[in-house]
Formats: sequence, C-alpha cells, structure tokens
Amino acid sequence: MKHDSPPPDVYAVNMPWDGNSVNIGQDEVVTPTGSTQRDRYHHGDLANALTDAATDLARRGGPEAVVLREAARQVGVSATAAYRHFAGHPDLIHAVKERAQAALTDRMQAEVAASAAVPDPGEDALRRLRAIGIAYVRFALAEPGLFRTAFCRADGPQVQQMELANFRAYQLLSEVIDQLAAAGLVDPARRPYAETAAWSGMHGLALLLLDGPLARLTGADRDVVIAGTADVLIAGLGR
Amino acid sequence: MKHDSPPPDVYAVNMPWDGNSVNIGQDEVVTPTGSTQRDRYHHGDLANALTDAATDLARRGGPEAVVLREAARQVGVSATAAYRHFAGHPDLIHAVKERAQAALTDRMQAEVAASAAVPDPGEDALRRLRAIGIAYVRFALAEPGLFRTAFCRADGPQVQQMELANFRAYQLLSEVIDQLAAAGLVDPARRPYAETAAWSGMHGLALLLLDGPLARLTGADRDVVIAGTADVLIAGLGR
DNA sequence: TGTACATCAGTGAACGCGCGTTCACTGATGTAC
DNA sequence: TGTACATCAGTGAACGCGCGTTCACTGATGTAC
Repeated sequence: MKHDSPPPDVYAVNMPWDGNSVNIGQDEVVTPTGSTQRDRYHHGDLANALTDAATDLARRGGPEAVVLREAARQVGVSATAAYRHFAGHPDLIHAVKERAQAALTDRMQAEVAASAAVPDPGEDALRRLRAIGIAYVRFALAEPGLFRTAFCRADGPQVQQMELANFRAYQLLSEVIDQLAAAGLVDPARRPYAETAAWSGMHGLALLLLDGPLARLTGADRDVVIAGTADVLIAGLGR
Repeated sequence: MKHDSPPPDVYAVNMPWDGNSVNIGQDEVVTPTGSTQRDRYHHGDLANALTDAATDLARRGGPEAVVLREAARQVGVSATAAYRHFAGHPDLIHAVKERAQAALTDRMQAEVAASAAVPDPGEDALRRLRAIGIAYVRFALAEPGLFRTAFCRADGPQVQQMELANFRAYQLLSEVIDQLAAAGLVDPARRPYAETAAWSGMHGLALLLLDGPLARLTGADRDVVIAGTADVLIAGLGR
C-alpha cells in the first residue's frame, strides 16, 4: 500500500548538482521479487527522497507549501522518520532552498550554453550577460514556486548561507562582468556596483512580473519588457 | 478590562491617506465619565481600528503575521465582530496591503519634498528620480514588514487591484521620468522600459538587501550600494 | 415627547483542520567473535 | 559459518497549538408614529 509513489525522477528536480544522490542507482535496483529496494524497511536514501518530495511541494506552492508531514506522506513514510535525517522543518526547508538555488543556476548556465559564442571577447561577454539575465527571469516565470523558495527568508542558524559567495548565480554573474570589464565595456566608476545593479534589476523584474503590478503582462509583452529592461541595465554599465 | 489598548495613532500607521478615518475624531471624544466613546458597545469605527491593528501586525511580522483573531484581540473585540466589517481574512489582508502601499508612496513623496528644487528642469527631474528611488529602498529597510505586505501575493478576487494604474508609486515614477524625457535626458529607444527598469532595479535591490544575499551589508555599505545601484540605473536611461 | 420595533453591531462557544514535534516502541542491519 | 548483540532507521499514537469561520444569541441604536 505504501511506496506506491512514482520513482523520484518523475516528480522531483533531483538533478545531479549535489553529491547527495550517489546511492540513487543502488536504491532503484529491482529485486528478483519485482519490488524495488525502496520497499525495504530501511529506505536507504530517505534524506534525498524527502528532499525530492519537499522540493516538489515547493515547486507547486512555494516555500509555504513545504510541509514536513506532506513530504513524508508522499514518500510513503511516517512523519517521524524525517527526524532521523533532518533536525526539523527549518532544516528541510534549507535543503529545498539549496536545490532551488542550484536549479536556477543550472538554468542560467544552460541558457549561456544555448547560444553560440562570438569571436569578439566584449561581444561575447555581452551575449553571456544577457543570456544569464534573461534566464534568471525566465526561470522565475517558469518555476515560480522554486524561485520564491530560492529566496525565501530562512530563520534557522544557517542564515549565513545567504552569502554572496555561496551563490553560484552570483559567481556566474561576477565572472561575466569581469570579462565585460576586461574588454573595456564597463565604466570604471560604476564597476563596483555592476553585479548588484544587474542582479537587482533582474530580481526585481522577476518579482514584479510574478506577484506585482506587472503580473498581467502576457507572454509576448513580457518578453519585450524583459529584453528592454535588460537593455537599460546593460546600458547603465557601459561608458 | 477590555478596550484598554492605547489609542490607535500610537500603534498604527493610521495616516490620513485614505478617507476612511473621517469619524476618528468623533470616536476619540472623551465622555463626562472619562472613558472614550470607544468603550461603547457599538465601537463606532471598528473597521478602521481592525485595519490599524492588522497593519501593526504586518509592520512587525510581515503579511504572515496578519491574523484576524489577533487583530480583534488587540482591539479588544471578539473575532466574530470582524466579520461585520470584512468578508474574511483575505479582505482584511487587502485593506492592510493598501495601507502599506500608501505608506510607501508617502515616504517617496516626503523624500522628494525633503531636498530643494534646482532651476534646471533636467537636473531637477534627476534629483527627484534619485530621491524616490532611494526612498523606496529606505522604506523597505525601515519597514520590512510593511514593504513585504505591500507586495505580498493576494489570492482574493481583488487581484486586479495589482494594476500599474493603481499604484501611486508608479504614477510618481512615471511623472518624473516624463520630465526627464522632456528635458532630453532619456534615450528614446529605452524610454518604453524606463519605468520598468527603474522600478525593477530598486525593488530587487530592496529585496536582496532584506532577505537575500545582500542582507549582511551594514548601514554605511548599504548606503553606498544603494546610491551606486541608482547611478547605474540612471545611467542606463540616458543617452 | 414617549414608545414600539426593526435593524445594527456586537458576544461567546464551538467546529474542523493540519501542522511540527515528542514519546516509547520495534523491526532490520551489520559487526565481533 | 553461525550466532549474540549493539545500533540504526523505521512505526503509530498522541500532544498542544492557533487558526479561520460558523452558529445562535443579545444588547444598543435610531426611526416612525
């Protein structure tokens, strides 16, 4: 009766960005009886399975939807079992938050890789900057629940995780702006605020489009506004 | 025993931006017995008193802290009484949201008024644009609970209220940018996205400073980043 | 000016809900010998 | 190779909490006559 949920990759983000899923393969081995190893009393990878389920809850309903009991329910396990692997609900939220941030960064990297490089270094840096900015907003619109979770407030003792250095997204942005600066395309006076301004602009745009007064824009108008806003921001960096 | 809470202006935003507080004066008249009229069985202005209390909850804890029962408790009234004046909890939240948005706009206007006008129209438009942008972020930092409430998601049927036209903050911004454009200081190609870019930039900056990876910046560093980001955005508008 | 009465604006008890967490427990696993 | 046993990883019942909302009610108010 339990363990009848679909395999985790169907309903979870479950990408290999973190090293936690090493024994997923082993976990899914089908035994001679036809049941999977997850049917065992000892689940084998419950921490990951719970994080998968909780991430799916976040995707569907944002951070408020991350409910420990529900995640356990979806995995087919008692709520108590979660406490073997997480200190409590804040700890679970934190795990989901990391997944959500990683998913965002992945999307940004994928978008950069999707367009072809151009020979001129400055032009290429511009192309990449534009790609990660647009990917940022696109991810927010495509996965609002995960996006909100990636930036939800955390009360736990892991708040210091909210550091710039811990954001791969920031590192990506910073590298691209470095290249732009190296090509001489950034006004030196504004260089110190380039990352902040670029990130703020795309972050704010995403939220205004999601929950704010720009929520009524349709798909086509949206794209125009996103591209136009990106233009203004990029223009603000140049000399 | 009840009605022993302080007068509303002590603990509520309760500014005259909405026309609902017309009978506040009458409400506060002291009777010959020394008690105020609010001691009457018929409160006289319960809708406003509840909104005041709920706004105070929002200020202290953001939108999640707006709890109908608690607002009623603070006013000294049964929770049921609230249903004489609000359709339900979403309706109350909506009232608080309007208060929060109005408080934000007030702060922006006050900041514009705080600096002296300069003769040159373009320079003056720039001064005002900078003032409202910085006021926006300052308000978010000074009143995080209200700021979050002003932009929290609403599920009720009043979602259409989340229109650009309904935001006085947007009207303010739009007027200033019009003046900037009239002075020839806005690149015509970027004019259509000027409001969106400016608003997005300050909105995103506010949220990154509040809950995000910039939360660790101290007061002085903060101000530098705010001013620098504003510079980048303004530079992005110009030719 | 006084009175009957409809209406307005409150009351208090209760409901169902689902949450996070704790408790004492037991079945499964793997290691020492 | 088999067995004893410590440890690991689950179970299910229960707790307290506070919420939004509904119910049948009653006290206060103001208007018609």
